[in-house]
Amino acid sequence: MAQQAQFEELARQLSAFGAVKRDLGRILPSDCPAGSAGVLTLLSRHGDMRMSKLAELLSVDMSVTSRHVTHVAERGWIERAPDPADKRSRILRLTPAGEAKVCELSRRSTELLAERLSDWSDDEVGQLIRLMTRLRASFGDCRTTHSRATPTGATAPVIETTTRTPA
Amino acid sequence: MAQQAQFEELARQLSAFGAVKRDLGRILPSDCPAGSAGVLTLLSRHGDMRMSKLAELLSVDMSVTSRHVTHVAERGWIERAPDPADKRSRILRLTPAGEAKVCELSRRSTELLAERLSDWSDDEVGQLIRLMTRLRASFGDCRTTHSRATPTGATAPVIETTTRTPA
DNA sequence: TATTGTTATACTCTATAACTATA
DNA sequence: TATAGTTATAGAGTATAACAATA
Repeated sequence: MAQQAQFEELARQLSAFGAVKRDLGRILPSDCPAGSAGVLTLLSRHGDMRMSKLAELLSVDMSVTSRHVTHVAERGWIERAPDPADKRSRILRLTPAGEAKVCELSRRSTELLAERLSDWSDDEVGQLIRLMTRLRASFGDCRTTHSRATPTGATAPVIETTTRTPA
Repeated sequence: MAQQAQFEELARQLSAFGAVKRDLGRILPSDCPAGSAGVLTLLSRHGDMRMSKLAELLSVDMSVTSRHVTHVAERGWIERAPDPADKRSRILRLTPAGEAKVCELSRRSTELLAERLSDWSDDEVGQLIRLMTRLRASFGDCRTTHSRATPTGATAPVIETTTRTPA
């Protein structure tokens, strides 16, 4: 358990961290804002999925996800195929053009980070990634569904507060 | 120098980090959004300062700073005193009500972090703070003015790209 | 009746540019 | 002519709520 002064400092760092995100956003293609880039990157990493799953990975409301998805679909970077198992759902899938876009995005962000972090060691970058991942987990675990089947078939009784507008 | 796969992962973490910031933003008082909270916190930490200095600390354009400052001034949390040394400038100063607001903000964010990071060690939180600070520096150093006098009186010849709208 | 996804609306944050008043 | 600060405008991101289609 850390101390109060540390939490205040951490809150300050989180508040100021937007500047880094904005810098990273400035290198994006003009037709692919951050929201669209997030959609493409996650589809590339995790493969085809439904809207609800994507909204969960993005940690935003599904209404927001829907807009981002519409944007990238209009540009031909993804396809929305009907889900044979549930006619309400749609399966999102990267098109070849979308995959190309993902490569471009990856190249741009990697170049910027390689330039900015040229004096960072491999280990330091790894440490930061590890701690950021853990911080996200510490926040996300209290609202993301964790009702995944265990090896015994039991499910964790976690209250599910999805990324859904309360109806 | 880190590897390409690490940079891709770091870019993903940065992209997803907005969720943590949003969680932190949800605990703010309804009359004090994140922009206002940033102004108050920085004034509390660094003491009285001018608009331009505040904009630099916030890493946003001065036009943005001006709006946030107007918001907190209208609520009586800061005062804008004329600068005797330069009639164009104004000195920003926290009022007692502003100091009280800072305490409330600090209390709220500290409580949330203490709850979410209850299983983090003191050292881990310190590590995260250190690495986030360094990452911000690695990004900010290429646009913040560093023309500070050295012990010998010389100044670093760094191109100054301030937080100013190009006129 | 509950869930998946869409759309309309409103709010916050940001940058750009034009404007003022001083320097 | 240049700088400090303000304001107007536009764009992106998000949440809430109402809605349609399906389970």
